[in-house]
Amino acid sequence: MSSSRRPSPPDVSPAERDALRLWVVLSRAHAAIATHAAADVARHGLTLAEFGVLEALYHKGPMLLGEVQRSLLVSSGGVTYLVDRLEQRGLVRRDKCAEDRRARYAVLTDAGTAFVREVFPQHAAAVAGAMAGLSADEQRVARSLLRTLGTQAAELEAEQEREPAA
Amino acid sequence: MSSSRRPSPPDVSPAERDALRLWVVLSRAHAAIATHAAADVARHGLTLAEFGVLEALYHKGPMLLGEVQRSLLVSSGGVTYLVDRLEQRGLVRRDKCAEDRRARYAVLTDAGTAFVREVFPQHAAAVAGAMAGLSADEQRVARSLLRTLGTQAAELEAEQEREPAA
DNA sequence: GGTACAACTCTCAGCGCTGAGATTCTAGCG
DNA sequence: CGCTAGAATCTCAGCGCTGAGAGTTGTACC
Repeated sequence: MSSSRRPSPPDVSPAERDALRLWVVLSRAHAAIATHAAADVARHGLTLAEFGVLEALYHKGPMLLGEVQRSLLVSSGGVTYLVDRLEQRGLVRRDKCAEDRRARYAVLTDAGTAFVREVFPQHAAAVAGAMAGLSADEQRVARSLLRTLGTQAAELEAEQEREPAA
Repeated sequence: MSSSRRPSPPDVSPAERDALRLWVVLSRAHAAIATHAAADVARHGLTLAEFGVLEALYHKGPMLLGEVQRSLLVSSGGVTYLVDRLEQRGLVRRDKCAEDRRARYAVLTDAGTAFVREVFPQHAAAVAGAMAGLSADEQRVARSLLRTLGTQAAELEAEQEREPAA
């Protein structure tokens, strides 16, 4: 029973300590950029997820709702919610899918396309501004590292789903 | 009025395009790691934010609620909510602050200290496992880049708050 | 063809958190 | 000393999203 204010550190290896620090730094960087990006799209009354739907549809054309779901990493209920909101604003429309009557396409309306065309460059500039702390080369390195980090972690996820209990 | 399925890309510079790609990759990496970390603490019925409070108190000792708030980047209502929950579980206690009767300390109870001591190493291992896609050297580089990215972006935020209208 | 199973979407209760306002207290100034 | 500005916390309405379950349609195997 030590009465010291600072408790003795539990057994955590230096490598684990480093991983935890990276996790903190990754979280803070993500939060900082997300705040910027969210503030930018909020000027148009949109959330980041809503804007993500528009962006995806703009770049990939009409998508099944399930594709949008996997592309944005949201839940099934989430896609319904997001597309509902964008539909109410007249930016997106739901179209029937001829090959599969369970599925539906999300499609940008003309107004939606015009909206993205106008807003996307501003958003790109806002994100680039938030990233300006790193040089172009540093951004390239960061992108490469984060890509492998993300895909490896996601793969680990998939493995653990295949064998839930050890 | 091109009728092409793929709309012509709006005017976005290559640098901005790269920044956007980095933003996507950063988001996905964060989401993947967060999923892992959240699943780990969920085994003990905790959220990541709740665990963050415990971790902060464990490493820094008693903290004013405002310090916890700034440390975890949550809202004022968020701290109240988080500390309420941890207090209900008997892991944290609120102590009066002698110097300032408006403020209150959040303090780990004995049970809370014991809990962190037991769970923290497991959590460190889980996070390290999620980071295993990068070598130790790569993690160091990533940490350095993300640190400057995060602090620079946060500083930009602070500047814009000082002069809200241009 | 029928039957079981899986895929796609939607519904809805509820969680975690935000942010504006209320409350309580401190600090500084005349 | 009284007063005002502002800080620390709490309250509470409400937002964005999750995830389990329902409804519907496609698929594969008897």
